[in-house]
Amino acid sequence: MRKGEQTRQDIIRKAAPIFNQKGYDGAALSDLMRATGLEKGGIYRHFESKEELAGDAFDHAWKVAMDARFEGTEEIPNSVDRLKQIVRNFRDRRTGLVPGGCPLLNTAIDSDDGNPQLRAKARQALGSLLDRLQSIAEDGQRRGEVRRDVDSAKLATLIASTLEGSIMVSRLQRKDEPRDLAVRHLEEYLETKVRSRKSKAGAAKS
Amino acid sequence: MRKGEQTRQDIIRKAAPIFNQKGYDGAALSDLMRATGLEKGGIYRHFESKEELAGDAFDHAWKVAMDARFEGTEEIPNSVDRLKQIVRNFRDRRTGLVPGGCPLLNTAIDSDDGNPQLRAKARQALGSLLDRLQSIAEDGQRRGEVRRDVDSAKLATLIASTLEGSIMVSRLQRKDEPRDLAVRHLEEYLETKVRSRKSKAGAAKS
DNA sequence: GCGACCCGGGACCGCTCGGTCTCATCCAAA
DNA sequence: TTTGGATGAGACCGAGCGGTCCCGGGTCGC
Repeated sequence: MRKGEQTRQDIIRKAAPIFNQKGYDGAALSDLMRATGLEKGGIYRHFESKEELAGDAFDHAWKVAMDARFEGTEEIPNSVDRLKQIVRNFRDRRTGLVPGGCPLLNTAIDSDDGNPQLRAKARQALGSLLDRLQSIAEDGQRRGEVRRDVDSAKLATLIASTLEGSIMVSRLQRKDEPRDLAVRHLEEYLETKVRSRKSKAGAAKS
Repeated sequence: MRKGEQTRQDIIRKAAPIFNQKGYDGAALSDLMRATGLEKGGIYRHFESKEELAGDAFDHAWKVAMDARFEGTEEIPNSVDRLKQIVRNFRDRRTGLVPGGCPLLNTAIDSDDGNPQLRAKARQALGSLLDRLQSIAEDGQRRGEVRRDVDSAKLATLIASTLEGSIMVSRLQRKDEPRDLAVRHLEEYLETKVRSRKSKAGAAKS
């Protein structure tokens, strides 16, 4: 059982960039064979179908992305500062990510009008992102760091939407500016419309 | 020459939803044959390749989308009000659009790591959207309706990014709320951070 | 060190893909 | 009404697709 599982993980790791870059239809088995260095039989030993592999590859890519985006934010005491750091991580923590751009964005568009399995995974991934953001905001409200008139679910949606949209534009233009712009915009929004006045501001300015 | 051109346009019109929903790889010629009611020979008489057809289909879908988004905005005198109406059109003017979501978003993601022709078209489409938004903002600055500290190019990018991102989220969740949220957010942003104070506000509040 | 079984290679399968070509028909101008 | 080019049907093509299967070899637990 041990060697096999290791190979399985290896396949997932090497297949993830292919699916993320080329999409489900665009990623041919021959591409996956080349990337993994395995023959068809070697791949299909570990996965029932291309779709199962694509699902596992997405899960992997999404986990990597989420880890990067929330890295070093748990220990930030103030909720608004934590949200700001998460937003900044979208811009700054991009090394080690699975190539091809945001897996959520890619898979959402790719599976939007077909492939219900992958669509469900994308939906679930978005849910996990929104939940984490919302929890932080609610936490902040309980502790008086976030204004009481803020709708935490809507805030989470706005943050995710803005960042994902800017990622699309940045990738299409092959420029970082749109992404940086969205980050700065959200930072200002968090500072002026979300942070509670009675909370001491400027606690962690970078 | 006349009948042929009509058929050609018909093929483009009917192929556009297929490409917009399924993506370039996902749209098989058999799909296009079914949608158009033509055999392979009938289609290839009018297009050199699937790629050429996909390009024309994208142009068509984008034109339809742009027309809808800017519909009824040319005659709005105040630039900020015009921008607000364009933003609202993303939410309200969605009938008659090519099914499958925003063609720019779909094609950008679809062609991002391959298919340079389609990618170039998407890039150009984004450029045309940004240019129109930027022109309106610059116009507003010249007329004193838009603050002088506003960077019109950045404003255009922020509007496009935010809306496109919210479209992705809305489509994935199959809910209108994220899109509505982004529209309201941008409306408020335009009102509080873009509109010049000396300009009379509230001219067209709906 | 042996034996069972886990693993991966690679031939093979049927199918559909994008694309070509020929030919009958249609249409429109003279 | 004739006629020639425009038009579209549909058989055909090689390639590549996702997927199956079996067998030899390597890797384990005993």
